[in-house]
Amino acid sequence: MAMTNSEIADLFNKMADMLEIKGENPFKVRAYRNAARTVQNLGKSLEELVAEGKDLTRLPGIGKDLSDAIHEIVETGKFSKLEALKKKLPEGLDELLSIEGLGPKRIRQLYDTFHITSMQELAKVAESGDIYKLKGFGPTLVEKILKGVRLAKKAGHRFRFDVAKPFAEELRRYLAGFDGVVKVEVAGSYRRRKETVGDLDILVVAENWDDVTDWFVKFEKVKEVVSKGPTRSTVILSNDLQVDLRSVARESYGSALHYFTGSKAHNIKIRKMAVERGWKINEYGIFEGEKRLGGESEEEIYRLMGLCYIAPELREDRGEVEACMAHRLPRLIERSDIRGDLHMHSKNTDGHATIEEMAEAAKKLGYDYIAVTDHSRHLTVAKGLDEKRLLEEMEAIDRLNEKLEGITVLKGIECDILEDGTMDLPDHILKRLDVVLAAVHYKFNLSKKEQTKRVVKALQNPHVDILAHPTGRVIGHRNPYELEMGDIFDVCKKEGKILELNAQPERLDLNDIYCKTAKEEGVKISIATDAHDPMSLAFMAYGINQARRGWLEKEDVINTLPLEKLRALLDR
DNA sequence: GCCGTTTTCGGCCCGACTGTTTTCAGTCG
Repeated sequence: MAMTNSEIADLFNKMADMLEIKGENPFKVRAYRNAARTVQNLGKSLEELVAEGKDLTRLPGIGKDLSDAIHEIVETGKFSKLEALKKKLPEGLDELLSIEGLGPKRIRQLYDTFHITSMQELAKVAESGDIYKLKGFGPTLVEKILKGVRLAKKAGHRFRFDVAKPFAEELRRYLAGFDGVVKVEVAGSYRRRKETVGDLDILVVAENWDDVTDWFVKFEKVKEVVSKGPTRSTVILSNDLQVDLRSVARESYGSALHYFTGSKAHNIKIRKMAVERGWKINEYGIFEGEKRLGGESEEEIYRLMGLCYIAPELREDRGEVEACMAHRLPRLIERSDIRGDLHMHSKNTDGHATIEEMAEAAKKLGYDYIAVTDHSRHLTVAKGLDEKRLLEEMEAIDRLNEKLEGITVLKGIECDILEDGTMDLPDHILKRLDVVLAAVHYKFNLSKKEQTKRVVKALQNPHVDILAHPTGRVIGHRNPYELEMGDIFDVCKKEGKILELNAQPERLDLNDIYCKTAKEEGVKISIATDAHDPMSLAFMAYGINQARRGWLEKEDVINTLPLEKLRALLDR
């Protein structure tokens, strides 16, 4: 049975949950969680690493035992230590951990006393009042637990970055405009530009916290005020997005910002380094004993630690601290590096604007070129182009280019990869285009072997330049199709093919981890919007966010090149 | 369960808040 890295990480996290409820050594629990994180952050599948006979104990947080466990999981699909544990403690207990106010100790109490193993059983005992027999369970806690059970369905729901963004920006303006507010910043995963955010963490420096928090809870989109305290207030917005507002002292602003930006793993890394020096870092500052060394700005914290400033997008403990110490931190790509957009559609298929309108809009963004890449015939729902219509479009683009000034339209196609890996349009026409994207749009559920073979074959076609939205995932809606990414990187490297980072906020495909792997493997990226109207050309910003999280620099991305160099690159 | 320029044992990030207690355990971020 094939196991993906995510599934293996899930098993380790589940193991950690169960061990925690069992009351095991908390550091053992942490070891499993660390291992889960390592596995999740890996750019290559463990299945492949095992097949290649790689020494897994070289991976951070993986020792002899966990290496053996990974081998077992990959080879048999089973994790015997977890199976054994499930015999002692029923499965389902770990689910209860998702309820706010319930941790391992209380779950254990509930299980030992009432044999509770599910949300329903928990609700029953709570409603009957029997739950009060347990030490430490009072009315407020029980109310919270009941609420948690009701919310459990929604638990774990994360908001796409683009969905959270307007709320974050509006709140930032709303608070910044209030008298007495000195500084406002949205921290957390939002600041790290993660593709989804769980909630918004907003920090304020203000002279009059009480007034600020009064103003905060009056924000028009607040649906519910969860708490309102002397340092922190929490509200739920109309779309169920939770927002925490925290009061920060001016001298602690940097350390608080660093702390609340995270990630947790990055923070732990930095704190450990501080401990090695006999220092301590917390959200109030950086200290040597009682003596305060600093904390007013993030730059100061990094400087005191002997590090350069690390951009929030990199703070995931994926090697950024080590890279910084080796002076090999990337100079991350910026929106202003982008010279063109190589994936978009026109009215001729499923777009909503003419090619000329798209070109004019791109010109306003400061681009030198775009590629119009309408769909090919197989995608009938999108009115995909057959050979004849594509030739017409190509001629129309030639005529348009004679008229346009300051921008060039490249002739392209987003050509379907058929089930057998051949292209939806014949070579003789693909050959005449400036840029050919290959894309999977159906048969998502082939086996990993078949799907990989299909895509590899498409990439071996000499006329194909770029693999569009390489994994096919749609955030919160559709999982990536089964693909051995190691093979995809290999063929791209060998054939000089390019992987797209599709900037649609619900795609962001490649993801950050694969972007980083691509860079390490020497595979180039095209950041492209897949825009279907002029407005959507602005999605480039989301692509840039993801690219930065994937450590990409200007040199790694082909659409930072001037037109002539891009043409030379594509004209193999 | 991992890790090691103090390396095979003994550490492992840090503090606040909450609800419950009467000095603190558990949970959370």
